[in-house]
Amino acid sequence: MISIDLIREQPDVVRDAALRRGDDIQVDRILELDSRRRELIAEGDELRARRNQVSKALGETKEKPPEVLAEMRQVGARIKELEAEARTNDGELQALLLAVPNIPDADVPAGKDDSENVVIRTVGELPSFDFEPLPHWELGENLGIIDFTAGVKLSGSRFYVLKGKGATLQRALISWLLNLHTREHGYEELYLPYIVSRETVTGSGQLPKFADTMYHDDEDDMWLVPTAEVPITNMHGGDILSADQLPLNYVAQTPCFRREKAAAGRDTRGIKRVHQFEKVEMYKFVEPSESPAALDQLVADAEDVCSQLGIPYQVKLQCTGDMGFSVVRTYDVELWAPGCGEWLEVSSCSNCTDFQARRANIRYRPEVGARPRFVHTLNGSGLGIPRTMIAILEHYQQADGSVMVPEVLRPCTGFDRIG
RNA sequence: GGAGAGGUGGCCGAGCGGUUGAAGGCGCUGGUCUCGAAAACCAGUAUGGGAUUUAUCUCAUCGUGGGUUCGAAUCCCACCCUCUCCGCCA
Repeated sequence: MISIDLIREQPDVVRDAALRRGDDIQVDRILELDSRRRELIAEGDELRARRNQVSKALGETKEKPPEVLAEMRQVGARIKELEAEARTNDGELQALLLAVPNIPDADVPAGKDDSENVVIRTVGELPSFDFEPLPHWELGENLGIIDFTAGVKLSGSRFYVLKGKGATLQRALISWLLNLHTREHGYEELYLPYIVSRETVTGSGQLPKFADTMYHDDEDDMWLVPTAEVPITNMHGGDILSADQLPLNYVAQTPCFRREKAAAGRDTRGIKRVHQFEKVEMYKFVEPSESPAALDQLVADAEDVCSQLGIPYQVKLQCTGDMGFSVVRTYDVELWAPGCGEWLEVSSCSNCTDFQARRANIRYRPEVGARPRFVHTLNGSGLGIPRTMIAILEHYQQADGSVMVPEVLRPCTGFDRIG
C-alpha cells in the first residue's frame, strides 16, 4: 500500500508510475474520498468532544436536566450517522488505495511484459553437447525418477511424483541450500505453517486481489501458502522493532501451492510450472536506507547458489510491465536449461520498500524515543526447487542417459550419478 | 470435541458505570550523587487519526465486532485467542 500523503502531495507522480506499469488508477476519486474523510472526522470529533465535556459535567453533579439529556441523545444519533458514512467512505478509499501499485525506481526500463526485461550479466559458458540433449521430462522418465502418470492419478494435471534418486536429489538440494544460506550468507532458518489465516494472506497483499490464485479451505477459511513470503511477512505484522534488531535475515523452505489458472495451457510439459513445488525463500527486514544494498546482497546470494552448482546463469532487470505489484525493483536470476533450450527463472529478488510494511504494519524505532517508521522488506528465492532440478538434470546429462550430481550436492545425496 | 479460568500499556498487575489514557511495580531514557559503577533520589517514558499561528488543541484505542447509556476498560450479545483438566491422537 502506498502512502496517502504521497498521493496528496504528488498525485501525478503516482498516476504516471502506475501508467508505466500499464495500470490505470483512480487518483481523483482517491483525493475526493480523502478530503471527505477529513470532513467527516472534523465534524465527528467536534461532536464527540462536546459529548465528552457534557458527560463529564453531568458526572460531577446530581442534576440531570432532561433538555440536556435530550440534546445529547441527538448528538449521539448524529455521531452514529457520521460513523456510518465514514465506514462506507473509508471502505471505498481503502479498496482504491490497495489497488495502487508501488512506484518503480526511476531507472527501471519501461516495457510491457517479460520480453522487454534487460539482461544485466551472463555468467558461465553455455555448454555444447556431442549428442542431442534431452528435456528433463524425457530424462526424468527414462531414469525412473519423475513419474508424471502417478501425479495425475493422485491429483490431476500439473502434479508429479519424484522417485528414488530423484526424490533424494531434491531433498539434498534443499538441505544444501539451507546450509549455505544459514552458514555462509547469514540467514536465520525458519520452519513455517503451510496453511495460514485470511488475515495473514491479506497482510502480505495476496488478498483480496489474488484470491483465485490460491488454494483455500472453506470450512476453516484457511489458505495454502503460495510462497513463504506470506507467513514471513506476517511474522512481524504489527510489531515495532528496535533499530538493533535490524536487519532481520530469514530463510525458509516451504512448499508453494498455486492454482495457475491464469497460465492454463502454458508450460504444460515437465515440472516447470506445477501446482505444488518446494522453494527456499530468503527474506530481509531492513532500515529504509539499507534496502538498495540489501537487494544487491539478495541477488548475490542467489547467484552464489548458481555458481556453486556450476550451471550458467543470467541476471535480468525486470521492466515496468513485468514487475510485481508491490515492488520498486526486481532482478530475475535464470539458469540455462539446455534440454528445453531456455533460461529458467529460478529466483526473483525484489525490494518492496515500505509497501508491504505499511500494509502489514511493520515498523521500527530508529532511536530510543523516536517515532516509529516503516521498515523496508525484500524477498528473493534461493532458489525455486523444480526449475533448479530441471537445470541440474539437463546440464549434467551424459551421452549414456545418466546424470552426474553437482559436486557440492554429493555430500548430501550420498551418490554422484543418477542412472 | 467437553468442562472451567482468563485476555488491560515494553512486561507484571490494579480497576468492574463518571476528573482512569488508565493506580502500583519492573524495565527503559535523562538528571542528581560518585574517581567510576551500583544503590538511592528526581523527572520523563503508548500508538494512530484530524486541526494548527507547530506553542498547542482535539478524537480514537483496555482481544475483535456490535448493543445499552448523557457517559463503558467497567453492563449485555456474538466472535477470536490463551491457559488448565478430560477425551482423541502423529
